[in-house]
This record gives sequence, C-alpha cells and structure tokens, in this order.
Amino acid sequence: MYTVVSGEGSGIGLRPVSDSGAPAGEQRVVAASALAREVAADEASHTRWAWDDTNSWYPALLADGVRVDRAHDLRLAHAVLRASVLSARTALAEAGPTAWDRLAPVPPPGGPTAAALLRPDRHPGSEPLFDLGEITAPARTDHPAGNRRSHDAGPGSTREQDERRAPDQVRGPTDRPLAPENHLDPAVELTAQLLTLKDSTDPGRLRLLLAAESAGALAAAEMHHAGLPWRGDIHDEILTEALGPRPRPGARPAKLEDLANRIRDAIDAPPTLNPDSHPDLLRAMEYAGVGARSLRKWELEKLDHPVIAPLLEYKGLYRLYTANGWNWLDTWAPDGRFRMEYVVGGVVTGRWASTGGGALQLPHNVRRAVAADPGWTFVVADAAQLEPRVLAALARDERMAAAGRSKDGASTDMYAGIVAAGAVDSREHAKVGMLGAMYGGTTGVSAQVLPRLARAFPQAIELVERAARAGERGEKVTTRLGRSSPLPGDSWAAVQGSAFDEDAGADVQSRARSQTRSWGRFTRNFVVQGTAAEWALCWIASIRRRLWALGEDSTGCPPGLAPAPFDRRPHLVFFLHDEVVVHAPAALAEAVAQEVRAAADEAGRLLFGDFPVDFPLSVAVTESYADAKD
DNA sequence: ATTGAGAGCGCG
DNA sequence: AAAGCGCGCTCTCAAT
Repeated sequence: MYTVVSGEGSGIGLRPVSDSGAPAGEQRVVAASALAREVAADEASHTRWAWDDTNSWYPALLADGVRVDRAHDLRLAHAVLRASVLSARTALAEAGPTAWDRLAPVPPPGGPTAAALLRPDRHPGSEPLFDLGEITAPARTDHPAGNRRSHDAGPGSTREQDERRAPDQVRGPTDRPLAPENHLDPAVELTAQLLTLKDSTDPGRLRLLLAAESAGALAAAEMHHAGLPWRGDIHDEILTEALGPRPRPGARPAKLEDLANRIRDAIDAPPTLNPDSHPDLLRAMEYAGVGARSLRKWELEKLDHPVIAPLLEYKGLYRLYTANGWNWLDTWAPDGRFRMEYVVGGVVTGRWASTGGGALQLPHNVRRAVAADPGWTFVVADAAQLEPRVLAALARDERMAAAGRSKDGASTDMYAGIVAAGAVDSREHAKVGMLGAMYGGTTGVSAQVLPRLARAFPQAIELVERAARAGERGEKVTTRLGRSSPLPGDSWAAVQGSAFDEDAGADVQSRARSQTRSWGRFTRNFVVQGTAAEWALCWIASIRRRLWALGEDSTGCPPGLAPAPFDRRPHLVFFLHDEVVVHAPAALAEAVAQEVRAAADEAGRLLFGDFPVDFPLSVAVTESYADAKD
C-alpha cells in the first residue's frame, strides 16, 4: 500500500493507492500543521509514502519528531525508470520527457544551499509541483566527465560535454515556466511507475532498486536532520595548531605567511610574489632553475631544491585553510553539528553527490573534530574491497569470490586472497591490477598483471571487458539492479562518423579513437561502481531499519543531544560510498556493530542471492571519527 | 561585478 | 608510482 502526499491548495492531500497502482480510497486533505500527526498515525499501517521529492516533505516531518519507515521518491524513481534498459519498452520510457524529467533535487531546508536560493518563506512542500522548477541547485548531467582534466581533454571537449546535456535538463529560474499540462499529479505518476515496473523485463530488481534509492533519500534527510556531531573547539584547535591563530579577514594565517616568505627566499622572488598564483610562482621557479613543469604535489616531490619543502608544506596548509578552515566551520558546523547536504543519486553511477560543505571529501586531518556526544559513541564501519567483491559476484566468478572469503580465520583481505590463490605475486600487484581492470588502466604495473588476473579469474575480467566494448559501440550498460548508463551525446556519434570519412585526417581518427576508449572506460567502471552503489544503498537501508528497531529496546537510555526522533536512538550520521558512521548510546555500541554487520550480509543476499560472496566490514567503536583506522 | 576556464587537491 | 573510474570545492585569471 502506498499513500501519495501532495500539496492541495491550502492543505495537504493524502491518497491511498494499492500496490498495483489503483486508487484505494478517497483522498483526504489535512492542514499542514496536522501532517506530522497524520503521518505518525498511519505509520502503524506500514504504508509506503509516495511523494515528489523526499526533501519536499520529510524534513518537516523529522522536525516534528516523526520518522517514516518506507517511501517512494517519484523524482528519483522516474529517472531510473526512464533510463533503464529493463524498462526500455514501456510507455513511460518511450514517451517524451515530462515535468518529472525537469525536476531538480530539492536541497535540504535551513542549510546554506537553500538559503542561497532566496526562496520566499513558505511551508516546505506545500507548493504545487511546478514551483520546484525554481530550484537552481545544479542537476547532475549525463556525462561521465571523463574529460575534465586537462591532460586528456581534447580540443572541444568542453563543448562536447555541453552538447551531451539532454535538452530537458532542469535549468535555473530564467527557464520558461512549465506549461500547466506538464504539472503532473503525483498519484498519476505513481500509477504510471507501478505499471512500468510490471511491464519491465525484471520487476523484482527494479522494485528493489527503487526501494533502495528511496530509502537512501530517507537516510540522507535523516542524516541532515541529525547532523554529524562536530566539536568546533577541537576543529579550532586543529586549525590554530597548524596555521596559527585565526587571521583577520583578508590576511594570511601566520604559518602561511611564514612559509610564503621562505618560498620567496628560496627562489629569490620579490615580496610581491603571490604563491597562490600558479603562473607567477611557476615562472619564478623556472627563473630560479627549480625544474618544475607543474605544481602538482607528486611532481614536486621528485625534485631536489630548497623551495620544495616549504612549498609542499604551504600547499598542504593552504588547502586546510581554504577548504576546511574557520570559514568552513562558521558556515557548515556553527552549532555543534555538520549538516551535510547529500544529493541522492547525484552521480550517474548512482553514488551520492553532495553540495556545499564537501561532505564527501572530509579530509582525514579534521576528522578529530568529529566527536561523539557525552555518553554516546561512534560505530564506524567500512566495506573492505567492496568493488572487487561486487565484480566477483556480478560475474558469478566463484574463484574470485573464494579469494575474498576468509578460511580458517584467515585474513578477509581480498587482495591477500588473490595472492594466496596464486594469481599474482604481491598484495600491491593484486590491488593495482584489480583497480586497473575496473578502471581501464592501460599502463604500468596494472597493465602488466592484467593477463595474470584474466587467467586466474576469466569470468570477472571478461565482464568488465564486455562492458568496455559495449560502451565503445555506444551502447548502454546496466548494473545488477537495473540502473543503466547514459548514452553518449550527439557529438560523440558525430566524431565517430567523421572518422570514417575518406578525407579524415589522422588527428580526427585519433580523437575518435581516444573518445571511444574513454567512453569504454566509463561503461567498464559503471557496472562495478554502480552495483557497488546499489549494495551500499541496500546496506544503509537495512542499517536504518535495524537501528530503529534496536532503539525500541533502549527507551531506558537517557536522552542525548541528538534531535528527536533520534534523541534516544542510535542513528546514521555519515555515509561515504562504502563507509558509515553510526552515532549511538555507548551501551548499544556492540549491538549496533552487530546489526551493521548483519546489514552487510543482508545487502549481499539482496543483490546476489545465495551466490557465495562475502562482504566483510572493518568496524571500530570509537569516540572520535579520526580514531577509526581505515 | 559576474562567469567560466584551468589547476590542483580532497574523498571513495 | 602517479596512468585508468566517479565526484566537489576553492583559488586565480581572463573574458564579458
């Protein structure tokens, strides 16, 4: 059973819809102020809440202390169903783009991103659907961004990326308003999606994917609501220790100023030289005979010159200061919680992205500021070698899966297992070899050991090779649960075509070839990264359900600093691709660790049934995120 | 003033 | 050791 939630004039409509998509009762309209109470009452019926965008509705419910168990996020589901090859021959996929294709993700309320949108103060979610078009948060586009770095960006690559953007992508507020007929009813859309599932070639997998994606949206909203416990005083301590006291606006911190002077001295540069200006610094270094052709850290490290040491130190501290300095602290964690803004499904592969705050790039050197509340603790868990294990299971490569299983209490390190299986000589070779196989590496050690891996694990290697070849032909590839890759844009085909012209120059042909291989590397990686993302979604979906159930028994716990409804409950506070942080009453830590492990097993079964693949975790119970060694 | 690029680094 | 996947952020600088 579903309950469709929608804005209806001054109130909010709640419409029961059956699992087959048929209306299952009259819509009732309730006042916005009564929504939380109504939803809480209906949770007992275990309904699945269907709404346009989780962030339009759920934050307000959480603010009222109401947690929901299941949801169906129509925007996210629509995107999956439109692209999946499993639903390619359905009405929803074959029709033209609708308003649902134009929706940009709604940012979490109350954060810097939402504030930047200058929205008039309204009750969130009480507006009709088409108003969502005002959101200016950048929608993720369909390109794999394989050409973003300069060294492999051929001429015109930027233009190509723009052309790859589908014409129906959401744009900013200057975009023309959607026509009234495009203002679609969420109940109508839900019915269409349920029919699409039924007509798809694998309803089971797609249903699971949509449920996992929506559960992810719930988890992301909950993590934003709860926030990551953040000790501003510790953060300040880290910064002051590294940089000196906080400088007045416009000034460099003392340590940076110091290092800047040492850099200038070492290369005889004038005091006016700004080390933040790459062209100026590089020119001055060239004049001093340093011999650097770029300012990349790993290239500088190879050089021997008095300027190198202070320059490397400067770069490190500069990074800390600009990306995660006092400014960041003021903006993103002013009140003891870092409220990260995840963008569920924000990456083409299905991984999450984030906007503002850099939640997915939290550097290790500030993680000490992530400290549990008094009486509480963190359970930090990460999946060991997730992607190669996913590949083994995806390919049903029994020998590779066996290399990842622990025997007789032996190591659960899959790379060690690959060595033990006699495939390669060292753990390092196993690691770079597998990474190369999954990323499409063509040089160095990675390429050297690939043939040995292919001999030992022919099924796994064949799977990624086939994905690469499909991409090179311009075809879609699909993950375990049915998320399909985008097609390359029009300009891709144009370049391919022009390479076949009689008078095609060598440069045109080589550009076409390089573009072909680049897309092949993208699709090669898509199946693995995308399926790993699905495993992770199932994992956190299971975790959040288990944690809630665990909390039922802990009502004796004294309330913590965590906001309701999590004040007495262990809850997720951080997610990073293959890693989670749970904030839990200290007394529940061991129970939480057990549930997190059970959730990983459950995720493996959901994706791969009884195929014998293990997903071992490394789990740490700790007061500080920094102490969780990974 | 604002915008877009390139460079570089953070994370998985 | 520095190529091969996916991202976001912040800086400078040139163009608008």
